[in-house]
This record gives sequence, structure tokens and C-alpha cells, in this order.
Amino acid sequence: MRPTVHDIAAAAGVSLATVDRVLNQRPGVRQVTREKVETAIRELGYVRDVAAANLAKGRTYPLVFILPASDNSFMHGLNAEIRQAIVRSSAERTDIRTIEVPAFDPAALVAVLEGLSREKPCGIALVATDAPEVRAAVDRLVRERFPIVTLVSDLTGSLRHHYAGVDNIAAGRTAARLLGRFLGPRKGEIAVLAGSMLVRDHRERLEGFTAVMAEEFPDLAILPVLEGRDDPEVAHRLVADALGNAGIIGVYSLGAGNRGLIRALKEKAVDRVLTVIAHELTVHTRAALIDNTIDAILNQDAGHEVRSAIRVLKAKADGLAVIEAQERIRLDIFLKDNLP
Amino acid sequence: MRPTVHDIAAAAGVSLATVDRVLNQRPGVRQVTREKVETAIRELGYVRDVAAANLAKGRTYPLVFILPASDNSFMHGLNAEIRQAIVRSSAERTDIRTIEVPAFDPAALVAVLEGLSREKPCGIALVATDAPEVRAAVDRLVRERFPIVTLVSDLTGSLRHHYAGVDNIAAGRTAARLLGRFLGPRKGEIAVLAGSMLVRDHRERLEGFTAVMAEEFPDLAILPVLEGRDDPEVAHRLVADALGNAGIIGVYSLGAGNRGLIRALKEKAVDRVLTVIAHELTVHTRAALIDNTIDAILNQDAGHEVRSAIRVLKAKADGLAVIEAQERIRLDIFLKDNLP
DNA sequence: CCAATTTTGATGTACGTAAATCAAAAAATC
DNA sequence: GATTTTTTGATTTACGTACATCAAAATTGG
Repeated sequence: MRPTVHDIAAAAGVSLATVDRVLNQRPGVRQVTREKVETAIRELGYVRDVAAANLAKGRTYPLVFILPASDNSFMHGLNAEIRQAIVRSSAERTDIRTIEVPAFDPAALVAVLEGLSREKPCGIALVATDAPEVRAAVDRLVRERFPIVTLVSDLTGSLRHHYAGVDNIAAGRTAARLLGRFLGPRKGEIAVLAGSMLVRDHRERLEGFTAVMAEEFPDLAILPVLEGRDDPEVAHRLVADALGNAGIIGVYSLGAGNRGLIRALKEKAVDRVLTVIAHELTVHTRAALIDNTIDAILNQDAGHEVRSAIRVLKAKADGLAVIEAQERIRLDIFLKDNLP
Repeated sequence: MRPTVHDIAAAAGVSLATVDRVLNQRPGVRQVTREKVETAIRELGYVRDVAAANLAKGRTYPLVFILPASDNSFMHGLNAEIRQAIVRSSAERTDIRTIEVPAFDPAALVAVLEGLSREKPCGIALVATDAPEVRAAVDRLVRERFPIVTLVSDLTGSLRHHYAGVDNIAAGRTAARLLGRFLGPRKGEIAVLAGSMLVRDHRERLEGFTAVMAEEFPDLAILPVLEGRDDPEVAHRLVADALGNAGIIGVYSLGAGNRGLIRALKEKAVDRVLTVIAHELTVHTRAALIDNTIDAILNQDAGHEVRSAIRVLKAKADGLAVIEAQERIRLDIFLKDNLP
């Protein structure tokens, strides 16, 4: 049986009340006594029973998710997963609130973050916009002891406790190798469709992609990036235009708005053998993978990201360790054969 | 605030004791009263606070893991993950015991399963050997209301509550498509190295592999399967022999014992361009992927499988729902760029 | 209608922790 | 050494549920 506070009290030769004072860092304990108790805790290997403690405290975990107000399938999916988590919240003692902020707007994000320091949530998850002022705001909150995790898009160099998202450089590299290997000995040009180069995850994917292309597939030339703003209409126009170039033999779509890409491919490339790699599994990309319009899809599991963010925030709020391997968000690679 | 037993008692106009009798199916409640209480439970949306209930009951979850005594990296990894789970067991209220049985020995497995019905664990996870008598033993235990999940290798057609492992047919299909696409227009022969065709997961991988090969890559001919018994030495000999055939341009290793495969490749195929796909990420396959001896690794995350099996068994023991998407074990595809 | 039986209520204890109160003891200050 | 302050102990209540006991009420059978 694991030791209880009573065992600690007995072992340290103090009363229950004193153990409680030490455990919950309440004042009125001499340094020597505190050390006696801490020694007993260490020696008996005491760990507080979180379930019992939460019961006694009537504790809930008020969490805030800050999301960009983007109208694409991935963000809709992320929202849906958060709603699922809200459904489970009574069982998990969470109390989740989402805040939408304009996309790509550091000032708005900072304003929301500032506001939170008054609200006192016990954890914050945000889809970070990569800007110095956001980093500063996050660092300030971390210093005020708020657990913070970045979601989907990281804030490298900030003090955030955890990043619940994929390694986008690795994603770009993987896309390059898949595309290069699928194309084999063929020579030609590669079109790259991104959302915006202002977003860190897109920049990183491109960075990884171009690196591997340059190192390993010199016969493939990357054309200037098309910025589709994650908008199906814009993406459609850009890709349709680009396909006028007969030298294109491959496409890498590293952002959202794939609905437009797929339409363009079906209109303009029926008679050509194109190899296409896209990000994010949605109803559209899934259908395109099945009908061979797309050859592979790289995906991050939004459900896993949300659940992971919640687990990590709760653990940090309680000062507990997380299972690192469990919280690593993988890059899923889907061919038509291993679709879920 | 979520409703408590007190709220139910008040709403149903009965005492706490009666609510308790209904909730814990104790005798001595008239049918009409029982229905009143059940209606109140439904209308208030009461769900028992599992944490509080476990605290009161002093409940632990005695779980049994039954594993084959196989000496390969994957099984070692699985064992290590179970040990990790045992380390966490006090916090998770689990009490995990593992039992080793001779591999590929249905009778031994059945004997262990029989023995368990006396021991009364609250959940059983087993790496199933696919045989009718095993199926029968599992079905019997399920009828005795033991929660049972199969791990890594399934028992299709049995009554097991859940399978914590990958879809092996999909895995084989994925391997075929990767290999076919990587080889592009080349024609030639494909060597397949398996552990044993007596194991269901290997049979299924092969089935998926040959199906896609036949459908989509008619220029690639599959050679007779080499059965390496998941043993590095045997695998080495078989592959080294097979590589005498100059027509081989690809290898699919769907079982364990890849250490031998890799050694054979390094000895016999330095001067050839072979495309190799293997299963299970281990120190050996990882190194081979990095030095380009292997082109892709298909993997199942043993840690995820173990944690999932535990979550599912606990949920079943409490009669609770599981998050399906969370418990789906994915087929990980690793290229050298997205290694964890 | 009475006795036997079943059903229900009232109450208490327990699980491991949190948090509060008040008294007692120890230490620090003058 | 007396006084003030700090530290510690003892005790209680609470969280939501489980489980046991005993008495009271309701129902059933004869």
C-alpha cells in the first residue's frame, strides 16, 4: 500500500497538521521541522493521491484554449475536438473555454493573453502566432506561473512548457523524400502551395522540404512558392495557372485550402502523371487520396493534440510529470491503404 | 456542478441508502422504487464519480498481461513498456502482473487462461495465438464477464472486447504501395522475409502485401516467402542465400529478426540498389534506416498499445465508454526524416 | 387483523486529502 | 523571567461514494 499523510506524520514524528502545512506550503513551520517532514516524504516515497486531493478541494481545472478564427477544415476539426473534450469535462474535472482571435494578428493575441492573467485559469493552450510580442506575453504568463502549451504551431525560444504539435521541419523533409522517391529517376519541376510564409509552421515545412530536395533530389527543381492563404478559391486559381507549365511533375501542398488544389488538379491535370503530397486529412483530401489525385497525405491528429494539451496542462498545474512518449505528436503518413 | 447521490435521492424522493442500493445493485428495493431512482439518475444525468468511488472502495485494478516468451526486440520493448506501466501503477490504481507463455503454443496459452478464471483479475490483455481453442477459452472468460483485450495480435471472431494493435492487412498493403512506388518503373523480383506463417499478424501482412502487389504493381514478382522464425541467425542465412538471385530489387521484412536481414544486406548487397521495407523500429532498424540500408520502417508503438490496453480494461471494468479515436493504434511510417 | 416478511430510512464509518479552528508548547524578544 | 510571537498539535468538517447496521415502515400472507 502506498504511504499516506498519516504515515508521513508518524515517520517524521510530527502531527498531521504539520505535514499538511508542509505539503501545501502553508506558513508556520520551522525550517528544521519542514526538513524532517520532507525527508520522511522522500524516504517513504510518498506521492499525494491526486484523486483524493481533488475530491477534498472540489478542484476543477479551468483551461483556456486560444484559437485563430480561421475558416478551414483543420481548424474546424480542432474546434470539434475541443468540443468533445468539453463534453468529457465533468468526468475529467476540466472547465474548458475557447477564445477566438483573428488569425495572424499578434496584437490581438497579446491582448487576449494579457487579459488572462486576471482571469486565473489553471492552464492555457494557444495556437501561437510567431511574433516577438507574443513570445514576450507568453513568457510573462509563464513567469506568473501559468502552465502554457502551444498547440499546432510552436513558439520556439519562448518559455512555454510544452508544444503539442508535430515537428514541421521533419514534416517538410518527409514530404520531400516521399515525393523524390515516388518520382524516381524523373526530372522536372515541383510546385509548392503554401498558406502564407508569415506562419511559422508553413515556413518550417518549406525549409525542411527544400533542404532534402537540394541534398538528395537535385534533378527536381522547386518553383517559387504559391501562397494560397489557406483559401480554396485562391489556391485553385494559383494552381490552375501554374499547371500551364508542362514541366511540373510534382506538387507539395503544405497548408490548408486543399479543396481548391484538388479541383485544379482534376480540371487541368487529367492527362498528366503528377505526384502530389498534401497536408491534413480532411474529407476532401481523403477522397482525393482514394481516387489517386493525391499520392500521400501528411497529417497531425487534432484529437491527439487536444487531449495531449489537456493532459499536460493538468499535470503541470499539479506539478506532476508527464509521459513524454505519450505526448509526442506524430506525423501521420497516409497512403490510400492505411486510412483510418 | 454535476449531480451527486444526494441530488438523486432528493429528486427521487427516497433515501440515500436506497439510491445506493440501486446504484450498486444490492437487493431489497421494490421494482417501482428502483424505477423512480433510475428515472432520476437519467433525468439529472448523474454519473458516478469514479475517483471518489475508487477512493471509498479502496479499489485497485488487478490486470494480467499474457505475453509470448519471444526473444526479439519488439517483445523486449513491449515488456519494457509494461514495466513502465507497473512503475505508474500506484498512481493509476493498477496492479499489473505479466505471465510468459511459450510462443506459438495454443495449449499453453489456454492453460494460463483457464487458470485466470479462479484468480479473478479485473482485466486481461493477451498477445493472442490464433487457434480455435484459444478463441474458445477467451470467449469463455468473456462470458464470465472478464474484460479482455488482445494485444499486438488479434483473435478475429472471438468475443474479446477490444484489440490494441495495428491493422496488419493495411500494414502489408501500405508496405506494398511504398515499395512499388519507390521502385517506380523498374521490373524485378521481391523477396519477402517473415517470421512464421503460423502467426496471424504475419499472414495478414503478407496477404495485404500480395494483394496490392498483384493489383497495382504487376511488374514486380513476389518470391516464395522466407520464414526466418523471427531469429536473426536464420534470417541472415535465408536472406544471404536469396540475394544470390540477381533479379531481386526489393525486400519486404514483415516480422522480427531484422538484425540478421541487415547484416545480410550489408554483406551481399553493397553494390546493388535494393529497396527495403521492414517492420518495427528498433536500434538496429533505426541505424539501418539512417545509413540507407532500409528505406522505410513500418512500426506499431508498443507504449501506446500497452497504455491503451490498460485504459480500455479499466474502462470496461467500470462499465465506462472509451474514446475510440484515442485507442486506435496507428501504423507509423518512418523515413529517415521523421524518426522520433 | 395480526404476524411474518420485505422494503425503506436513518445513521455512522471509511477512503486520503484539504482546510479551518483553537489550544498548547516552544522559541524569541525585551 | 515574564511577555510576546511563532510553531506545533489535536480535532473537526468536508469532498462523493461504498458499505454496514438497526430501526421503522410498508407490504404480504394467512
